[in-house]
Amino acid sequence: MPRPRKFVESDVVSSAGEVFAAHGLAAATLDDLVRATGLGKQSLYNAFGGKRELFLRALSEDREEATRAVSEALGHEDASALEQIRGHMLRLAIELSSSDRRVSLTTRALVESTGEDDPLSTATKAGIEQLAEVYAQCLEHAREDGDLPDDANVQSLAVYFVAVTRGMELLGRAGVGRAVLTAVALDALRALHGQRMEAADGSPSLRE
Amino acid sequence: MPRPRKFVESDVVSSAGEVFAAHGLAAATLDDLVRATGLGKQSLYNAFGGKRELFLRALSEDREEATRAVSEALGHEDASALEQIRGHMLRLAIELSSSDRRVSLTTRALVESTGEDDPLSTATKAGIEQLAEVYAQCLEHAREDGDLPDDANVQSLAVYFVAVTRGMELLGRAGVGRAVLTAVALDALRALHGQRMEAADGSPSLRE
DNA sequence: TACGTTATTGACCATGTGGTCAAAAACCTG
DNA sequence: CAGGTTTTTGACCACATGGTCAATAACGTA
Repeated sequence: MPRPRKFVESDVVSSAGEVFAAHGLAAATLDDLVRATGLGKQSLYNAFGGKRELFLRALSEDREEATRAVSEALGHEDASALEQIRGHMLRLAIELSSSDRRVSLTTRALVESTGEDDPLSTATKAGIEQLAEVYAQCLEHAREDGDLPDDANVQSLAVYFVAVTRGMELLGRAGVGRAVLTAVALDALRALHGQRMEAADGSPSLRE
Repeated sequence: MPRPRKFVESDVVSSAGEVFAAHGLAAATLDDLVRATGLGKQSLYNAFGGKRELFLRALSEDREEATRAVSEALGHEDASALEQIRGHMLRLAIELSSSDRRVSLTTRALVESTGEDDPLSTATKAGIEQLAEVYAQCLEHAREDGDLPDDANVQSLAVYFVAVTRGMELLGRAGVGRAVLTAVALDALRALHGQRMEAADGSPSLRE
């Protein structure tokens, strides 16, 4: 018997995500969100709870989507794991050198989070771990294929790839062009080929 | 004959930089700056012109300082260029995994800039190029030393290092610990070696 | 010591913000 | 068609913000 909603929640979150990606959490005004999503302030409010909550939702969706995308890009069976990661990086280089002003919500959350216990921070941390896990799986396959040294530290390499891709994102935003970014991606991939150096102290693991 | 200023401009810029590094441009309130710098709003205003201008000043100083620091770290004559870059990266890993909530002003400017022609954006671009140039010089030395393949693309490798360090910065902020970040730094360095060189030495300056 | 110049101070302001409220509208069921 | 429930709407608000103003203080000079 209640009046049904006129909107689809995921659409709203997605539109909001666009706004946040373009402006950031703080700089995105509630009015921007209202305009982008099409529904009124109050509707937004009682459906999500506020700007921050909405951002968290968008962040969560963005993270899922990103993970899925990478996972998919690395999951094809028609090429070796190593080739896939290579293709993935090269594609990313092109994508990130495009001129739109988007910044991934994860990066935004990271930068705009106010403290270690900020929900933004914890969500981001989780996202990074999740992403690293995807890379790790692919790298593990590569190792099993013999394309990586047996003693390669798949975990740290996975985190390394997260770092590199974040850095490339920033560089892309700074206006570094497609050619350079592609070269950077290729440089980054060369880290896979060498012999494993001695491990740093302790056994690196993402959670600490 | 005019009344002299009671403050030193560079001190003010430096204090302001602290605030900006901790909160960002948008989130740093004028009041924060007043509190941190010690002088009044109006003094701030007619000495610098406004929050944005002050940020630009701080950004510029930060960039200079960062470039100088890296340049210095890479400029010692008592070790090979390759060893220096290695030490630099390892030190950076430790520094960036510290728990303070600082984010380099360059990254902040990058993320908070609103458009391609935003002063923030252009200043940042310049800063990145400058930093890359420092890396490039060091890498060139390494190449001359025979520690890098003759056909190594020093320019793109330099940009690669900028990307990696930015990524490490973000990861550090995300709470990735010292051990993992150090491992990432070592992974990153392997891009230099390709499959030819393995390091024979231990890892210097792991703790400092 | 008085003057001119500039720095400083603290009150002040317009504006845009995230968030709230109460009334009206829309829907499903009975 | 009526009742109950929830959404929608648009006006409203308290407040913090960046920025400004006019008065005052401090200094070097003549």
